[in-house]
Amino acid sequence: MTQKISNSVLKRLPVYLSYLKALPMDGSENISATTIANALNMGDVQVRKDLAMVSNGGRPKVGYNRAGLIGDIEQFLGYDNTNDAVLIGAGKLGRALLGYSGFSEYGLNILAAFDTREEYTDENENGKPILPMSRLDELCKTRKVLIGIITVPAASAQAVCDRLIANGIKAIWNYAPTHLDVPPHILVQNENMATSLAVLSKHLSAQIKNY
Amino acid sequence: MTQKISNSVLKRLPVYLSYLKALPMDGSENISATTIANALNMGDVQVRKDLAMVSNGGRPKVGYNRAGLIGDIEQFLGYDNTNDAVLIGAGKLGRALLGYSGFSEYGLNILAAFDTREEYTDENENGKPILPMSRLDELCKTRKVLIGIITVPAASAQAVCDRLIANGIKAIWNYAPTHLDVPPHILVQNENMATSLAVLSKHLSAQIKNY
DNA sequence: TAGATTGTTAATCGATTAACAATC
DNA sequence: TAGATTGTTAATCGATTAACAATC
Repeated sequence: MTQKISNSVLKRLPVYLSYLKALPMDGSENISATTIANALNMGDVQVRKDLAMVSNGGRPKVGYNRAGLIGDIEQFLGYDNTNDAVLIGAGKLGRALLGYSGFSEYGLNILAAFDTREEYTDENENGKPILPMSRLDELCKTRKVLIGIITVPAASAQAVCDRLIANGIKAIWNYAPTHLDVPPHILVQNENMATSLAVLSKHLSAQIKNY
Repeated sequence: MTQKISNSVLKRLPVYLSYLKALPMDGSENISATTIANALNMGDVQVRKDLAMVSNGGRPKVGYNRAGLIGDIEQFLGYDNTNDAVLIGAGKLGRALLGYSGFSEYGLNILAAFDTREEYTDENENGKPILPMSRLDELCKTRKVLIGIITVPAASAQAVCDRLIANGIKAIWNYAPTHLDVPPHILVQNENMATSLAVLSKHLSAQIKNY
């Protein structure tokens, strides 16, 4: 029986991972949940509980083996087996994502970007091609791509989304500021700038009012 | 007595807002919580409760006045009074954000970008200047900037963060994949790609296993 | 041993959902 | 009026935190 894992735990795991990776190599081989918690301003019990989900435990008084823990989290998150993805919309944001080399570290491999604008296609960004939309179906099918990243304007996002699903895409990472309608088994992860901005500006105005 | 508002409500408000704004102008003047809920795949009670936080209510059988609701949400989120921001790190991602014209719609105004690399400065992106780091302190102070956006590599993020705080920044939007240590009253909003990617790839691998 | 640390069980907290009365 | 819709109160659900026993 596999543990059901909550989204909140899932979001914290990459945070632990990047902290563990950033640790100096020459430090101790082991690290305690308490140390991690203090460094990241979290509760130690929470860290321990989260880690219990992915690793088979640390040793009392000693803590967790750092290298082992990194491996456990990476394996759990599936960062070891690379996922191929396509990106639709080679505007500024699309190109930024396409050129971002850090994704491979997270097991994501963007095969190519697609754009309707002919003048954009034919170019390359960090060795990744920008192709015309006409070639999308072919690539999705031959490479059995499962992840689609949408960076087109809101108005065309739904059409792009539908086409991706028709091509067998199972998970969509949506950067367009709009709601996408999808069938039940398709996962949509919205990356909405407005959402984070709302949190930011609200807290800010509340804070300022206190002075 | 102002209602204390939870982060989850705060994150849903921009979603309602963009849905309401996208509605055809020639449609009805009013809209019900049920309609909104169905369109966005949410519970109608939740929508009603959220809206109760920001507006002074709709009318039974009729619903909410659409234009009024848009105004209420925008005012609540503070989208009407623009917040000035500075952006540090004019790499690909930094430039993408700088060039993104949609921020003004959310009440955010990026005054300028800053970068240590001389060859990047002196340029303009959509009318926004890219300046050398030496001019950061001056701008922050003369314009009383409160928001800082960090798009530098992880290694230099903390140093940049400290310098922003020294210059009076109260809220930080962090795109660097690292944890930032800040004093109590500073708000950090992390925009971590790894986090969303973790949710995405985990659900994906769980789904695939079911076939 | 003593003390740091783990992992588990129970209590708390907060958010979502269900039920229902009020209203136009 | 009847029915759609609002808004509120109570119940449920899930996640976080607190307390504590187990272990090295």
